[in-house]
Amino acid sequence: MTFSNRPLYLQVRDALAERIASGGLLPGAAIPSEGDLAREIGVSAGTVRKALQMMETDRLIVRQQGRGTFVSDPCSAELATRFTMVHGPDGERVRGQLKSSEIARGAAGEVERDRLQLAAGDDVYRLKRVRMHRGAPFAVEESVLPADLFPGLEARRETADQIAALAHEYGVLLGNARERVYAAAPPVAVANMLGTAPGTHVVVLDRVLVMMGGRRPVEWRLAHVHLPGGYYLAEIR
Amino acid sequence: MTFSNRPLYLQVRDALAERIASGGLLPGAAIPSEGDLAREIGVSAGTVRKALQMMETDRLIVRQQGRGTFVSDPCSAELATRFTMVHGPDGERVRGQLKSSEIARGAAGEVERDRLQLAAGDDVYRLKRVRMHRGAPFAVEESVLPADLFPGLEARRETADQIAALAHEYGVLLGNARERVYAAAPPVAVANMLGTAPGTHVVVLDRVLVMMGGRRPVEWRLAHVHLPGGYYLAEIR
DNA sequence: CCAGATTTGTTCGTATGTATC
DNA sequence: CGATACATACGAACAAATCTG
Repeated sequence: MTFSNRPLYLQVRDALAERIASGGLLPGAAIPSEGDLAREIGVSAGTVRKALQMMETDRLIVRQQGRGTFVSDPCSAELATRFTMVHGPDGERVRGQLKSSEIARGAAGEVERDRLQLAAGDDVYRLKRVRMHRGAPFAVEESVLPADLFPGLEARRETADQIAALAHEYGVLLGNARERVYAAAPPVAVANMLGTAPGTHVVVLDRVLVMMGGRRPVEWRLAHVHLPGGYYLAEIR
Repeated sequence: MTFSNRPLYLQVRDALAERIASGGLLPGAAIPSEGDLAREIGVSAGTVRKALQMMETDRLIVRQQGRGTFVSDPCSAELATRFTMVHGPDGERVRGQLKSSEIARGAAGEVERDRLQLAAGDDVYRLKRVRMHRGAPFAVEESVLPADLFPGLEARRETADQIAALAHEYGVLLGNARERVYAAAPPVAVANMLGTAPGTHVVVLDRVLVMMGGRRPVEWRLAHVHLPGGYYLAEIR
């Protein structure tokens, strides 16, 4: 019997989360019932229940009385737009459509090492994107990912505009994010892409996304947004 | 026996929350142990436990293994700055010190009725404030409160700069907040108070604070912030 | 529409572990 | 060291929602 001082319900949660991350349990799949899981794993139903409740608050699964427990789809509209807090004048979330995308690999710079908690010499992938809304570019952003979490990313630039889809492909479970919001004059290159007059201020979004559990940063994104009448909506709990 | 279809643990939570809101349980006071509560109320220890866990996630109480359960102090530094997301260039929260304060009562306008979910004819209190940071004004804000929640507010303008303290005095438990963040040129009067050059953009914070449970808005605040090098920090869960 | 099976939600009770005083 | 309090774990029973035949 393997010795471990960690609470049983945490071990159960981690085991199930690992099966979801690795693709053993696909999005939409039904998880065995509490009773079945308890018998399989060899713990009580209450322990399984607590593990499942934690996984539900982490948005890893969805539970419905009378139906069952199901694996959440991280690429669903609800979860994929979870970190998109930019809203248009009408109050609707603005995600935009991808216009262009570039990808490059290189050694992490000073700010990148700070934001992503990397060591000197670590590599990152840099993804540059321009997002369109109602026919006009409204956001220019650079997304930086630790190279070791996304090996061989150059090959697949098609899904590279959705961090949720990307993370799911690589078996990375997304946790929370912290985003700095401020106004500033953008670099000239960015201003040109956005079509703003020189000196015009835009909203800068400096966001770090961490893995579930909060241990490791997954993505650092620096976005310049120009959306007249729009706003950033923060929810404070 | 009183009929109710609501789950027991919700009834227990509400009963305890009411005792805290009404001042029957003061900040810092120790709550009876799970076992004692269970006996007093006449439910099982597990039901009490679930109620207490919910109250802890609502930040109403703090639990410590081996010590006990204690009523949180809503005016403590941690809880009073919970909704203050403005950070200075050094990364520290900037709350500032109150410079001036005005209070007036009147009928709610259109925007105020929208934000505070009031009906035509309802009254509000309007509090105008200027906040100082390092000797200079950095924020001009107007805080609007439903008059029926804060009867006789004119009399006590001393604590009027801390919504947490105010709510506690009136037995209002604070829940969550939603804040719109955007950049705009401030009104001339505001620009004069902030000392910004004409045309300079500032960050506008449009925040609605709701009661615990999410039913009713407690405060609408519109703040104009000018803090070079600072930023708004949003946490996305 | 109903009856029965399944699954999660709620409630109860007990025992043991662990941190604090 | 003992007493106290919360944390973990187990097991059981019933309620409520859902699906199927």
